[in-house]
Amino acid sequence: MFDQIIETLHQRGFRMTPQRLLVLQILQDAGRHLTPQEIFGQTQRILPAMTEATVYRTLSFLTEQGFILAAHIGNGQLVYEIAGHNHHHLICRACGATQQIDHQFLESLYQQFRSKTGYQIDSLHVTFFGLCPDCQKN
Amino acid sequence: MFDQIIETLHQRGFRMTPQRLLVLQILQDAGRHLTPQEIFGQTQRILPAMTEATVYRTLSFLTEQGFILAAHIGNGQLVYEIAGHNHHHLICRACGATQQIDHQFLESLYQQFRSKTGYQIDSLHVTFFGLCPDCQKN
DNA sequence: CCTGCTATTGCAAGTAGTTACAATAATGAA
DNA sequence: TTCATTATTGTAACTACTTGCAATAGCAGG
Repeated sequence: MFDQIIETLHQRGFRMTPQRLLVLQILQDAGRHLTPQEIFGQTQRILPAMTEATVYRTLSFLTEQGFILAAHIGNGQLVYEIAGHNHHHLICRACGATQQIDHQFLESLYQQFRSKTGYQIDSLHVTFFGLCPDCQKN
Repeated sequence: MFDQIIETLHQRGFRMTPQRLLVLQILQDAGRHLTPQEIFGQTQRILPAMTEATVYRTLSFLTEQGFILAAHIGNGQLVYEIAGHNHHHLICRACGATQQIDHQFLESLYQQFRSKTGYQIDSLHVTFFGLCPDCQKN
């Protein structure tokens, strides 16, 4: 299932462990973004000995390696999901409604950004906050 | 100094306290964004009895009321600054270099965003992460 | 200038996330 | 398959931030 990831890890001098595999499987099965707490909760059914510290370290590690994506949501908490979906979120700060953002559209905006500032903006997974059309009527 | 803020607070049914005034003064004097820890440290010289809990509650409160702005920076920590500056940050995730972003430019981008999705993006204070020109040469 | 209402504070305990360190175990080589 | 190396884990203590609650103190009204 994650043979490609395992091979990439080894090439980079890192190891695959039951804990890392489990976190990947949980995120894969969920098919949506999860909080560290949700992930920790799920690990306990399979690997009861696994600790929260390991969950956090594993999530940081897998994010650095590019296998999963981290995104800020609402309160400032981080959520994680399997990389490769490449979609973005637009969250209404009033009602909480979320909408997916077209990747192509965002890319075109960032291209303008780059030509102006020289910076290449991270666009793997971005979350915007604003007011949705309904809530603008207040 | 903060007469306008005090009056607005009273109109909304809230109170001005030495603690809130102190936090406002610290942010005003600093002229840059500060972390909750930095702010707490400064309060101790003036109001030693003031607690961290009060600092955090005060920062949340003043942000809700629109008198100060909160921004995510680097690690996911929040920093705060007096509202009204209306500038934005662009942070290189590799070397940490920061650059100010022209508000007008950002507005024009968000205008495109709005016409596409209908959402009005929050733009009071935004922080972008990416790679600066130098670090792109890796 | 008092007085009462209640927003706000300090306190202390709780939650989320991080980190140093010694023990463990995944991997490459013999 | 066995062994040595060292990346990774669990433990426990620590930092950042939050929250319930009783005591305090702004401030509107008399």
